[in-house]
Amino acid sequence: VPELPEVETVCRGLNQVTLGDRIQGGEVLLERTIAFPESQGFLAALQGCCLVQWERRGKYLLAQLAPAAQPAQSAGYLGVHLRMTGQLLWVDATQAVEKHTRVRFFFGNDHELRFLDQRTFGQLWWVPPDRQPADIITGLGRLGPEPFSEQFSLEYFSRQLHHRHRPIKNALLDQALVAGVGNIYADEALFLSGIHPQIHGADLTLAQRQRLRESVIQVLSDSITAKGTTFRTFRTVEGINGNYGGQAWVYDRDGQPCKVCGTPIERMKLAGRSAHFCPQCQPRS
DNA sequence: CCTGCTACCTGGTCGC
DNA sequence: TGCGACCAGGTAGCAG
Repeated sequence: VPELPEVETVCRGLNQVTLGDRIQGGEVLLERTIAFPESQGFLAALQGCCLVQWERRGKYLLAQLAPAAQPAQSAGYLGVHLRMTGQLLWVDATQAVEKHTRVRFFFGNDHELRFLDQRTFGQLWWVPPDRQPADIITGLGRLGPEPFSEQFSLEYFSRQLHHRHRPIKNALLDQALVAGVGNIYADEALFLSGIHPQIHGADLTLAQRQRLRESVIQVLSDSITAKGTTFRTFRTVEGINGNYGGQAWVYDRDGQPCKVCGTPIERMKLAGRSAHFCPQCQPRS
C-alpha cells in the first residue's frame, strides 16, 4: 500500500543503485502495465538510455533519462505509479523471475530493475523529451502541493477546507488538496490531531486545522525516517520491509484498545475506504 | 464546480 | 473441502 513515504523510500533507494548504467533492453510481461506509448515504442525509447536521477511527486516516480552515449542530452522521463501493490526491485540478473513480474529492464552490469505488481493497477509511462510529464501522465497535473513544501501552508490548507462540504478524511485523501496522503496516513494524522474522520473540514476550528496540518507533515516525515510501512506488500528496492507498521495508532487496529486511552478502536466506511479511529480521543465535536 | 460512487484487479480470509 | 462474499485501496470516469 505505497503512499508518499513508501514512494519516497523507493525513490531514494533507486537513486543509490540504478544511476549511470545503460539500459540494454527490456521485456514487458503484461501489456496494460505500459500506459504510454505502446510497449514496443516504450521499450525502444528506453533502450540505450541511462537513468540520470529519480524524483518523487505525490505518489508518482519520475526518472530523468539521457542517451548513454550523450549524457548531457535528454531522452525524456520514465514515469512510474505503484498504485496498490507495485514494487520496483533491483536484483541480480541471475535471480529467478518472481511471480507477478510485469516489466523487466536489463542493465549493463548484470542487474535488472523489475516491476512487480500483484493486482496490476500499477503503470509505467515514457514521457518524450519534447513533452511535459503532466501532458502524458495526466494525474500529475491534478496534484496539489507537496506536504513538505511552502505551498502547503496553514493559510492554504485552511482556505481549502473552508467552504467544502465533505468529511475531513475524504478531503485528506484528495490528491488535489495535498499530494501523497493515502488511507493509512490519513487515519494516523487524524488520530494524532484528535479529530473524528467524519467531521467536515469547514467545521474544524483554526486550531484543529493547524494541528492537522502539522500531524500530516509529522506522520509522513516519521514514516520516511522508518523507511515506509510493512502493512501489506511494501518492500524497499533491496526487498527489505519498512517498519512503520508496528507503530500505527489506529490503522488496521479496529477492536483493539487505543494506545492512549484503552477504548476499542472503531472502523467506519468513508470515501469507500475503511476509516479507523478512537471514539474517545477523536470526538465528533 | 462539487461530491460521491464504482470499476479496475488478485489473493487472502471468513462463514456456511 | 468447496464456494461465494467480502476486503484491501489509488485513481479515472461518470452520475447526480
